[in-house]
Amino acid sequence: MSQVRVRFAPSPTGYLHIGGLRTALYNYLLARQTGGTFILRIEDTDRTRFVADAEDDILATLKWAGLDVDEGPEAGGECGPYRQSERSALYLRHASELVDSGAAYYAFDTPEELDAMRERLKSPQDPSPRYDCHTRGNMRNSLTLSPDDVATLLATGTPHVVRLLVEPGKTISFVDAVRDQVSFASEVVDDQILVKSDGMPTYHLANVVDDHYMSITHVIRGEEWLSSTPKHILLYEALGWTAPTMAHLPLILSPTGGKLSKRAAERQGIPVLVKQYQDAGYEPEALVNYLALLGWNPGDDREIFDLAGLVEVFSLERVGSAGVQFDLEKLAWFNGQHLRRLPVANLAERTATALASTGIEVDAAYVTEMVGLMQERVAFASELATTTGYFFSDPMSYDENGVKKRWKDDSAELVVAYAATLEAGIEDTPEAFEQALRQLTETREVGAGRLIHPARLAVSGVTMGPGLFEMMALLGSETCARRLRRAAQVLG
RNA sequence: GCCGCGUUCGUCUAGGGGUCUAGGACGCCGCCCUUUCACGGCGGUAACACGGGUUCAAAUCCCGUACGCGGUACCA
Repeated sequence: MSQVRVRFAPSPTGYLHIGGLRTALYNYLLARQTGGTFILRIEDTDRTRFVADAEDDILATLKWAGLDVDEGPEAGGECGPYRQSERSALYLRHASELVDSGAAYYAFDTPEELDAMRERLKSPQDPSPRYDCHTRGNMRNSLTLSPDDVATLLATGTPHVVRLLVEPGKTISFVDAVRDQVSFASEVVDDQILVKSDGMPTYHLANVVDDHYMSITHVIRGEEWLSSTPKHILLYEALGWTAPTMAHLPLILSPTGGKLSKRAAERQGIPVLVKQYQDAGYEPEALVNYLALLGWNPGDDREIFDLAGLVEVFSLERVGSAGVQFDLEKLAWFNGQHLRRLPVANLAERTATALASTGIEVDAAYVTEMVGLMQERVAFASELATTTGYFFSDPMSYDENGVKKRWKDDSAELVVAYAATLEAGIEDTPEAFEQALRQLTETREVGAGRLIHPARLAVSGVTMGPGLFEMMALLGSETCARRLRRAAQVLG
């Protein structure tokens, strides 16, 4: 089985966040590049944190981003089921196998007893004592209890967990595809709980078992898992399986370098859920492109990629190992870049829908023309509908700073004269509007800018927008003349 | 505290002993185009965390320190 098989394995404890999407993306890229398989596995072993619609959000978000899943709860596949809650029997079978072989043991300590142990052993040198080779001898488990006692406890249904037996004196090392060799002393690895007292496996057991049965070749996940990888390695060894290649991605940090927690991010105005980016009108291509470059680079100066382009050049070797700060401004730039590459029809349709929802009914062809003029001037598609009111109704006010800067003593008179020219009859083409304006300013022996700026202000109410003459041609001479006269009246 | 992983312009990064007076991108500033908006083009700003070592030569290798992040749960 040399086929690459990778998985994205989120737990449905909340909506998909950008870190998760990036992890999914890197997995996807490796799969597509190698002709391998991209698997989605739902790790829902924690019933206390389960969020009902999280799985739907994950599925929908992956689709939105264009990451097609080959095998998963929705896509199906030969290694299913793809929800861990539906695979309990498998985990339990291997848990007892581990106990039988001596690689794991039963522990009967109650949460209170655990707390008491930690409280008792706590010291400045060791603020958080672990359940490990140093402490297990004083606890209630199948290592310290007699076989008869253990059998009785088990038979009477006493709550218990299964723990991994970690022997001291060993060095556990593995080669990480992005960090090279990483080693841990087994003394600092605790006797990880494998099966909880509710009978559910923990992440560690379920993950290893599933990765094995799903023939996963590369585990690509966030760096937060690096420290638990020795436990996983131990499990693979105890189960007699070969561990897949590990690749731990650098974490995405907030713009100030701290962790990108939901709360911290909100304080800094950084959305962390992909859904929020969707709602804010980011292009999926832009988010994907930006996330791909966050911790990875192609090795040359190229930055703009679509999914297919990323698939071609991606490589695990070029993934960095230092945490990366999230930068909304650069994302915005990517958004503008991708926006410009979109077909006008696509944007026009979306803009028409957005306009309609605000009660502005307009001709599709007109919107298409407008979008054509605006497409390369905005960074977000939403601006096409929110900053273009003057295409649909006369401006109600005039930008204050613009007036201060551009509206001179002779502006009103010039603007009225221009209006008169338009009223005399003019072809609705940019060239005609431009010619008329230049002729007028030449006659008056003033610079064209003397009229261009006031005219823009009069026609749109703002100083920003498409080329003046293109805009006027689309608006039509009648509308323009009316607006010019009105501005002259209002601004004097 | 302990363990792990990191550390090149403000940010994302290239670079992996000499080609580094450290390259690209975002942002910012200026200029050009346009006597208009923007796109675009051009230019500028700005970095090898610190200290030791190895070497003829270190951003690059080694050690230490500092700092950051992660882990240290019957969460994932």
